[in-house]
Amino acid sequence: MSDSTKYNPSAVEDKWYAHWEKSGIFHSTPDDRESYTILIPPPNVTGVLHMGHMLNNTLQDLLTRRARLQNKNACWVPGTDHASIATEAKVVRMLREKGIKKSDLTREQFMDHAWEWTDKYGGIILKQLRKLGASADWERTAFTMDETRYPIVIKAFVDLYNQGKLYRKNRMVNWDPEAQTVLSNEEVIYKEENAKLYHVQYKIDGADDYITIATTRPETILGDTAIAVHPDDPRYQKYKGQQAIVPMVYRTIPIIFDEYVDMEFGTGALKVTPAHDPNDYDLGQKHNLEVIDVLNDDGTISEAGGLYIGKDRIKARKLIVKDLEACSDLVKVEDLTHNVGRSERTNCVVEPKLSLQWYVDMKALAAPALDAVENDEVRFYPEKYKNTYRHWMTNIRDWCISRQLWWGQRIPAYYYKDKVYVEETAEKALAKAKKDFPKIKLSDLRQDEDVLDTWFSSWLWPISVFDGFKDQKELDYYYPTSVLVTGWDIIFLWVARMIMAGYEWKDNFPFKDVYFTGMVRDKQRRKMSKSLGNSPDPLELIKSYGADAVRYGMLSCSPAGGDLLFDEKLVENGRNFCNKIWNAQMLVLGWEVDSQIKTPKGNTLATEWVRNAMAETIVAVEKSYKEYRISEALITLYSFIWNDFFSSYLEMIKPAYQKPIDKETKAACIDIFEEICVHLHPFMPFITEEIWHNIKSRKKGEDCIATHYPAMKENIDVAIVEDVNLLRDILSNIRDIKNKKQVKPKDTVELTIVSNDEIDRCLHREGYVELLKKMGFVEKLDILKDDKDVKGIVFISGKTKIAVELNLVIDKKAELQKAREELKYQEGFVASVNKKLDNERFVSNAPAAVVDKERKKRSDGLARIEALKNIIKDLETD
RNA sequence: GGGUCAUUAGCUCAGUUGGUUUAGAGCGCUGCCUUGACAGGGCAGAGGUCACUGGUUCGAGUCCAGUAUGACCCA
Repeated sequence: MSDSTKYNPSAVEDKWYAHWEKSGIFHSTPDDRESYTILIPPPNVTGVLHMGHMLNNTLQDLLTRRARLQNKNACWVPGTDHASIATEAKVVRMLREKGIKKSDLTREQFMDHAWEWTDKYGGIILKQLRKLGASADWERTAFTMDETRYPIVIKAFVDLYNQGKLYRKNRMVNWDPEAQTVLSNEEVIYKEENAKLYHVQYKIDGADDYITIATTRPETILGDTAIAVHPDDPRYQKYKGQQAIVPMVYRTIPIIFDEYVDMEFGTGALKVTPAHDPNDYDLGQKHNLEVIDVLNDDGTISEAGGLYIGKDRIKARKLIVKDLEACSDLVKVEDLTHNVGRSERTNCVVEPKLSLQWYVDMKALAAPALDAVENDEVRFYPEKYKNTYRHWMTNIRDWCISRQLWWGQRIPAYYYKDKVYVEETAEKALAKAKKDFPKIKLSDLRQDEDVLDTWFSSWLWPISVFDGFKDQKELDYYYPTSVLVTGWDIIFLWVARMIMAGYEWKDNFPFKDVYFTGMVRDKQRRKMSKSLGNSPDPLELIKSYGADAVRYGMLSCSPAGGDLLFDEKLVENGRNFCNKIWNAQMLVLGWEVDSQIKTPKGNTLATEWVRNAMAETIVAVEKSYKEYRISEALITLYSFIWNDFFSSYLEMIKPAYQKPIDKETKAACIDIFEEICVHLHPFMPFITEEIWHNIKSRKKGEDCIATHYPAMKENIDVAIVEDVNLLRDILSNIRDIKNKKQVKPKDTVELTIVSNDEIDRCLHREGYVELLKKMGFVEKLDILKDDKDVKGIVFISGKTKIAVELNLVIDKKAELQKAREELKYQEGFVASVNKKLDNERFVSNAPAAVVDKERKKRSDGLARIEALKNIIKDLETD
């Protein structure tokens, strides 16, 4: 029984989700309405739902539901990407557990395993999204590797190649030795790490002298082909034209002079390993140095290294340090913190390495994409990310798109002798090759072994989800999409590239707005991560609090772009809010209607007030939505619902215990409650759907999710809101006085009001006095023309002087002190207003409305001062 | 090293082109309230020279410059 006052979300949520899905409301087909389209940032097919997804997808669902309520054709397309590195790693691991080595499989066999794995485990996340209420168009679920998407990616590659926007080149790349593939610059994460700086001496050839260099990677000594010093460095002038001998391997290398060298760092002498450092590579090119690659693809030392062959580079480092020490070439070791690049996917230390890869020439692609954001064709929320974007776009580097993996779209480049043919199919490539080599057969062509970067499929997402290279009808209707909701961390990896692809293939932007969400962190500002164990499982949260509560918790603290400090407390607030709504519903539904009762004037006034207060609220909420201030919109609604509708309005119209209510008021109250459900629906879809159905009987298909926003109220009565707010302030004061004097809240009081224009206007409203008496437990109300006979404890509300008679002895000393403090404050206030009004330039320069406002502030303030002075006088003379 | 952003109540944050009664919310805190829709509740209260220093302006939390501290991005 004690649970009857608690809202139970689990029963409600599953019921409504099944109902919605069955009703087909999630599915969109083009029609003559305005389209509102959101594409999910496709999560990894290997992924499981975490708090970041929860936030991101709740926002997308909210916007989708809102668009539906606005009678737009809302379409939220869900899907996943194939995450080549992560998925391939998982499949390889699974195979290893079964005792199968990848190298023992053919490419086709491996792909079969990978698809099997994907079919079995992939897409769990899409099922999980349903728990949070995601109203996505599941019939459109897309995957970057599926039959529709695969050929689109291939076509894009061929297209760019034919336009000369692709090239293949041997250059220094970021190599992930664990995944054994190249990575693009954006996939390498640099972080400060503690390391050692080893000072090693190299003997000068033919002299009894040494030159000492400093390095963090002593294992690369095996690949050294020079020592470089600054031409102006006085310490090393004497080595001009000399040669040094590499320790351990005894190779003779030149000492070169180049301004690139930083004299301040280490010893000012730099060992040069052109195969394993981008800057060294450039130096090598410039000075015509030998390139010795001492690393294998798996990060072990190669034959060319000469020593420690087959040992992992990390291990080799330890060994060489020991050996250098043994032959006294290790001069000293210092502690050092420096930036270390790690693979975004495998977290393994990335090795710079020379390698032949495919690149996209980004210069031409970037230009229209930069313009689009600069001139607000594509709008960023928050706007500050424009700066980040501009910086990257103007310093853009070519995009390495080949990956040494199997799980992904295989590069459609076919080689024969020194020629390459890029075509969508082997047959087409053959046809082309025949022009050069008439006798060539299909089996002579060798297709590129590599696959394309996953982002090379994701950047086509806005086009590929609608099969946009074929079906122009769907694309024309849904493209450009309305808004992209994503994290700022993939602004370069994904957002920028989608904009480029949009202009490349559609000559238009892919989305109008980009809403960047913040990073979800814990209370201590730590990033949520599995290893820290500080990330709650969203599904567990939903289980214990309900999806609406979790949605509330996420949304109420999610300023765009800023970090979001997640605290379970917020979810608790959401749950409490649900509970409050639930109980309010029980209260209202419990009222019996007696159609004989004439509508009390106080009820009419209360209803009129709350309608106007709600209209003001909705104006504010709409404004917040426009700027994607989602948490603000929610808080505004929340505080109206709780403070105005529940706490004030329901109390105003509430009939006495076990007494019935009049018909008109109850009907009005239900109507307002219904409107509240509609406005709250995008935030908390389940409970609003439930209540929508509980408060009125509905026909089939008449659901909250499928209704439309009521028309905005046209003429908002601002005066009624002000007047009733004054009433509420008076009530607050009365309660405060009772509270302080230890009088029970429901004990009746006598009230004296000193009349003025402000309060007169209110008191003349029908129902005002009635409400005042009911809510304030006012037994007797006197309205005086002046304040000569005021008795009791006096307070000022607005500018009106009011006294509460409690038949108690008044503590004059305390009252005096209170009044004097208040007087001091009011005098300060008026003084600050006077400062403005006394300034002639203010009066002449400021807009008339502002000056009038200041004048009203002054006259109200003066009225309060006057009243307070009288109060003080009375207290002193009594 | 280059850049971006932040600094407002004990905590987390709003404060929307400078003017809403000398700053708002939620949480936390304090006091009171249990037959009444709701203790996952109600009523009320305390708490801030808006990081610092200058400047622009009739008027600055809001604009500008500098300083300090912090966060992030790029190299």
